[in-house]
Order: sequence, then C-alpha cells, then structure tokens
Amino acid sequence: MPRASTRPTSRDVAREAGVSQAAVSLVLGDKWRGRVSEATAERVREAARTLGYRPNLAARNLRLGRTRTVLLVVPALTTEFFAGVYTGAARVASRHGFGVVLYPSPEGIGPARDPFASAQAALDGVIASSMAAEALTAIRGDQLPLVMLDSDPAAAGITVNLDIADGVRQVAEHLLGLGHRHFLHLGADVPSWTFEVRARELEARLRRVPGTSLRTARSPISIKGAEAAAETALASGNGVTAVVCDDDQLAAGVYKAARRLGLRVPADLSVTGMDDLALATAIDPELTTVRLDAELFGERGMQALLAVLNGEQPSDTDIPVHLEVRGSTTRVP
Amino acid sequence: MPRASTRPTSRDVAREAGVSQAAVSLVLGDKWRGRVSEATAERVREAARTLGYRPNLAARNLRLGRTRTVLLVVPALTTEFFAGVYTGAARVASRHGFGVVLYPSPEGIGPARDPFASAQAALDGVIASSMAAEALTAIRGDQLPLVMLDSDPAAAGITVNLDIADGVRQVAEHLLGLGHRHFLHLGADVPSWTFEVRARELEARLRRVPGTSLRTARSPISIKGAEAAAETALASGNGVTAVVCDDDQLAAGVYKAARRLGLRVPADLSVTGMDDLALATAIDPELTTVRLDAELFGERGMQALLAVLNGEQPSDTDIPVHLEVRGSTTRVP
DNA sequence: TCACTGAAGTGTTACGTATAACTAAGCCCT
DNA sequence: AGGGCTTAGTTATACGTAACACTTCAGTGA
Repeated sequence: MPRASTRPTSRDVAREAGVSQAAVSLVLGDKWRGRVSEATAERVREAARTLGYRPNLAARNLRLGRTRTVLLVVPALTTEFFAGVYTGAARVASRHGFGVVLYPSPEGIGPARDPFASAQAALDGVIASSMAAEALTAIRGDQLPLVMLDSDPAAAGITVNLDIADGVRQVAEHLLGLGHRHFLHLGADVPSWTFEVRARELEARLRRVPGTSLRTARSPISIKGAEAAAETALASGNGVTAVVCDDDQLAAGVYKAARRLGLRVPADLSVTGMDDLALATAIDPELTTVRLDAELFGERGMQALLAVLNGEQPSDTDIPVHLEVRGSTTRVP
Repeated sequence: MPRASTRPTSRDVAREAGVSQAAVSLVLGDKWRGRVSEATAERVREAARTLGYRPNLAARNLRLGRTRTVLLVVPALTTEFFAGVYTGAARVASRHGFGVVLYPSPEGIGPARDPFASAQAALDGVIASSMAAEALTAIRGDQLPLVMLDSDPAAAGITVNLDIADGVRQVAEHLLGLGHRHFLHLGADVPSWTFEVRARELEARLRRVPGTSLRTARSPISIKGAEAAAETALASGNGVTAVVCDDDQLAAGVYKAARRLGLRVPADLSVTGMDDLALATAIDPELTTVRLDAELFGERGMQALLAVLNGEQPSDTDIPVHLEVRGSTTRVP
C-alpha cells in the first residue's frame, strides 16, 4: 500500500533534526526537561516547524488509548439554545485540552440512528440531551462515561439539569399575581422528561389555587404547528386569559393565532414562553419568558463529564433559571 | 502501561471463535466471500455479538490512513441556517459511509483559533464557511482537501456557492417594480465575501436606474445591533422607503427601529431580508425575503468534497435562490 | 582509582486493525 | 501421477506515536 498521506511524521522530523524519533516525541510532548538539552530541543522544534509537522492523531489516540474528544448529542439545531450549550461545553473542554464533537440528532440524517456511526471519532465520553432510546442503548453498550442533560435523574448516567420546575413555578406565580385564573398550557408534542416536568409542575401549582382552570394543547415545536394548535384551542371561546408555552417558538405561534382570532396580546391574552431565544425580543410585544442559561448549562455538563473521567463524583445541583418579565403579560382584563 | 480500556479487541473475538484475528477482520469487514466459509463467518459474527465487540476506530484510522470523517466549519450557530447546512451535508455523507464533525467557529471558545485543536478527530477533508483567516491557514498547512462555502471563487480550495447575487437582483427588481427609489442597505458588519457580494450587487443594480439613491449602514448580525443601526440611519428623515437587509435578523431589528420611530411596515417602509429563517414568518408583518436552501447547500458542499476525495473534478454551478414575497413590502407611498 | 550520579539521549516495543503473502488441503483434468 | 485451480484459512507486517528500559559519558566525592 502506498503511503496514504505524504504528511511528515515524527520520524521525518527526527531525521531532519539529527535525533531519534523518541527524542522528537519527548520534546514535542513537552516531557523533555532533564532528558534532552535545550539546544537539541530547539533543533527539534525548528525541524518540526520547517517540515510543517503535525502529529497523526489516529496514531496518538491508538497509542494512548484515549482521544480527549467528547461527543455532544443534541436535538436538531433549530434554535440557538443548543449552540449556547455547545459553546459552554467547548469552552470548558478546551481549557482541559479536550475537543467536542457535535452531533445533532438524526432528523432525516439517514438510517443509522447511532451517534457513533456518524461520529467516527473515537470518544472518551458522551454528553447527551433528550435522546432517542436506541442511541442511548448504543452508548451504554459501549460503556462510555455518560452525562445526560435535562433528563430524568432516575435514568442512566449522571444528570445535569436546569431547574425547569422552578421556572414553571415562577411563571405560575407571575400570572396568578396578575389575577389570571384560566390557563392554557401549550406543550411540546415530544416525549421527553423535560416537557413532562413542565406539565406536571404547572398543574401542581395551579391545583393549589381554588377557582383555577387549566386546559392543555400539544404541538410540534415549530411556529406553524403552534399557530394551528393554539388557534384550535383558543377558538372555542372558553375564558382562557393566559397561555403558558413550553418554548418561545410555541409562544410565537400563539401570537399568530391570536392575531388571526382578533385577540390582542397582552390586552386580551397574556402569553409566556421558555428559553429566552432571540426570537423572544424580536416579536411584538416582547415575550415574557424563562431565561435558561444555555452556556452555563453546557459548562456544567462538561464539568460533570470531566469529573467522571477523572474518577471523581460530580456535584449535582440544578442550575437556577430566571423569569424575564416583558410586554406579553399583563393584569387580567 | 495497563490496558487503557477493557473493551474487547478483534483478537479477543478471534479467540472466542477459534480463528485467527485476520479471519475476524475479513468477516467483519465484509471481505470474506470466497475466503472464509459461511459457517466460520457466522461463528465469528456470533462471537463478536456475545463479546459486544466494537472496532477501535483509532486503530482502524491509523491502519487505513483515512478516517471517513469530515469537518464542517461554520460560524457560531445562532440561527438555524447552518443547522440546515449540516443536515444536508450529513445526509449525503452518511450515504457514503462518512461522518461529519461540526465545528462552530470560535465565539469565545478559547485561545486556540484552530479548528484542529478542538476537533481532535483525524480528518479526511474540510468544508468551511466564512472562516477566520487564521483557521484557513491552519487547514491549508495540513493540505487537507477543502471545500469553501459561500466564498470568493478566486480564493483557496473548491468553492460551492449560493447564487446570492441573483437573490439581491431579485430583491432589487421587486422593490423597483413597486416604485421604490430611495434605499437603505443594512449590511452585516462582518468581513466576508458573501456580504461584499450583496453590497456590490445591489449598488450595481440600482446604479442603472436614474433617480435612485442608496445609503448604507452596517450592523453586527443581531436584532439588537440592527435596531440601533437602523434607528440611527432612519432617524435622519431622508426619504428612504425601502430597507434591504443582508439577513433576516437584521430585518427584525429594522422592524423594531421602525416601531420606535413611528414608521409602519410596510405602509411607510418596505423591508426585505435574506435567508428565510423561521423568524421571517414569526414577526408581523411576515418578511419578504430571499429563501436560501440551506440543506441543498450542505448537500452540494459534501458532494463536492466527496468528489475531490475520489480524485474527481466537482462541478461548480451556483445554487439558485428564490424570493419569497410576503407582507413587509408594498407599493411606495 | 572507582563506584556512583545525573544528563542526554537511543533502541524497542505495543496500541488494534487491515491486508498482502503465504500455506494446505481437496478436487479436477489430462 | 502430477500440475493447476479453488476453498479456507493463517502468518506476518505496517500504520505513527509514546514511553519504558537501556546506554553512554562527564563529573563527583571518597
């Protein structure tokens, strides 16, 4: 077989510098102190520079038995939320010499629902959010360290969660304080723990206040889907004065439905979202929503995984969230 | 050194099945026809299954000198556009047994502005969009096959482009047809070929129509930034009746500025965007914008790269784009 | 003088895989 | 009988790196 690539190897560098390959490895691996003279080290570095040497990562990974690469599995990147998660995770990873490979879940990406089929990279660990069950078993079969984001703590692996339940409570308090009693919960039509929590928590909070009513509608996570679902749910003319949405995109759909039905936001209908995407301040009126700190979320997830990789026990406190009160909610008419 | 991982190797499978390691490699690599009997092959597969064998990718990559992994370098994922590019690229890649590693450009990701520092994975090729120059040189230094998205055809590597220039022409024709003569171009404050093209093309088109005026403002790509820039540019009370934006997010900012200044869209001010993000139909009125087919873009980029990897010459026609006329543009007052 | 120490390296090996080159048996045809 | 072909494997090797174990040599203290 001909040499697959013509890239220079550490042996080429050694020849150029007039030393052994071992010396090159020591110098470039920064393990040379007390083993190689400063002059020789400099000669090696110089040779590496002139040849444009870059270590072959496949070889290094094989030799070391680890890759310093971590897989981040997220849902399809249709909002900037997971971009923030990635940014936070990558920041922490890079401080520890790790790389992050991003795998947006299969949305028509092919038959193989296995992250490893796509990420050919050999991996040291996985951070996963809201995954399909099949992929999960694939991961567990590999016995890779696993951190789950926004998932049932009772499930597999370490979990790192935003305090979504508290966010929902804040929304409920806010709306109850404005006098609202008749609610519509527009939930995401996705089987995921994080959405179950939202439904459960809202219901639990409202149940404690006499005279409240709570209807529920479900929609795929898209503006168009939410528009249709909200139009149906609001058209029936029940006395709903506040709509609590699982997500800002759903809230944007509610705006459109309201406009169609001749309802003004917030005069006739208060609306809340969750995430605080850019979208939330683009629409008019600006959306009252729960701000989730995506970057912090990513950082915490990566910290937990690195802890596991170091054999430590990661801490598991939930990440606080914060209600941003804007123009889409007002006192009940 | 103790074995880094306790995962079974092909040699373990061989022992379990009572054959040589080579036979295992042949069977699992699907190269066994006429070399190994069906019975033995089945025994090997069975052994692999019971041991939960997964090939060590680092070893395979080293042996083969290729990784069937491709890096996709995109700007920070603050919109769903590059999610679409990824989806398209990953779809094509997966059909050819390739994986895609996603690298969102360094937005505060750490000191190393080098994609390879972050993507530890060994790579066969790179698809890059609107990159920082430093990263580019790192890639070229590696002599990896490179496909550039939305970049100057005169620059390095193969380029795959959307026909942005035609999109701008369509916008100009549309607005001129509605009687507009006094334009504001709200451009992205980012040094990138794709934005230069938009400015150049708009100016070229308008110059051919006597009596037109064109002002220019620049803004970072964010709703808030655009709001500020547009407010300044529109406040001066010059007779601008149409704002052409480099991006839908900028257009959303123009909406907000207009609202502040008491200008109605589209009655007083027509606005156009580019991309056709979800945002475009979330805001009111819905935005007239140029629809860019992100998934097709990703597919074409990957097809081009795979062609290069096969030693072929990729075709280089631009991808057509299409103006979506919605409620944000109307006849000049 | 001589054992000892530290500095400055080098030789060699193993990581797990894929494949080229070889072997060995069985069968067919002349 | 023996050469050739097919089937069913095996043996051996290389990919590029990191690191262990070893060597050589100059200096040092007794």
